[in-house]
Amino acid sequence: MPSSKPLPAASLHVALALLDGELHGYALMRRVEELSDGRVRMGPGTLYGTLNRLVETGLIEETTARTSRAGNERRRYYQLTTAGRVIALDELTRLERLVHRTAGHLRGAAPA
Amino acid sequence: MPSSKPLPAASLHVALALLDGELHGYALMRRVEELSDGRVRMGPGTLYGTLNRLVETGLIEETTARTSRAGNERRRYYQLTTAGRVIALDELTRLERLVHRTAGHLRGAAPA
DNA sequence: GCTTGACTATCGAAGTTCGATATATCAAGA
DNA sequence: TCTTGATATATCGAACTTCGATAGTCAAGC
Repeated sequence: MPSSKPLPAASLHVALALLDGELHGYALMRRVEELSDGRVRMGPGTLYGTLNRLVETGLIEETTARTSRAGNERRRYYQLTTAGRVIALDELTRLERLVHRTAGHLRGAAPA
Repeated sequence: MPSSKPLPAASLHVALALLDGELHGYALMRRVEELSDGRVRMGPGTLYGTLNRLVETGLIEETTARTSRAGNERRRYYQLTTAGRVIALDELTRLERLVHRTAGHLRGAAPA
């Protein structure tokens, strides 16, 4: 059973953004913003601190196999590890349920 | 348009829990745990700090009209203010979209 | 050559969460 | 009766996370 304690907000957003595949830091910033309609904005401080933490805890890893690009590539790509994917999906499930249980308030009265 | 920056995790959970109506601190702890299938556990430190902050920022208020109970009531009840309700619903909408955009990964391949 | 946007990175301050600790009441059971 | 466990509120300091400013490199366009 996975389900330890919830990921901090920034880690959660990074993990969900990486479900679609590897991304580099800067793209991750934009992707997170996009996934949240511009509401969640991670500055570099949050982003790189979070990336380092996620690497240290084994939830993501830097992609070594750079699929392309000349050697001039400064970008660092990150992807979810197997463990990271499990946790990301677990968090997603938790969010889905939370929303499901409270979303009655978006239209209409309180649910039973 | 409301949509400022996202609420911190504990505040978000408290706000969502209060959408159903007023609750006192301890009940809030249990409700949050319940809404998250036991995954989000707020200790007293987080809970009371969060409640104070939410009162200070005007998102919740203590209910003065105690509907019942003898004078032996130690409980303090909190409810969302109008502003708090707006923000709670806004956050809920944000979460709903986030889930909607990423939930394809729960069953099946990556979405378009 | 100069500027602008993409890109990674770090630091310290500010803010948030956690866990331990404390106190008190009440109900149930030994 | 005495104890235990759940209810209930509250605070403190340490640990952790987030934020904003700052910095520097590179490529492209003007």
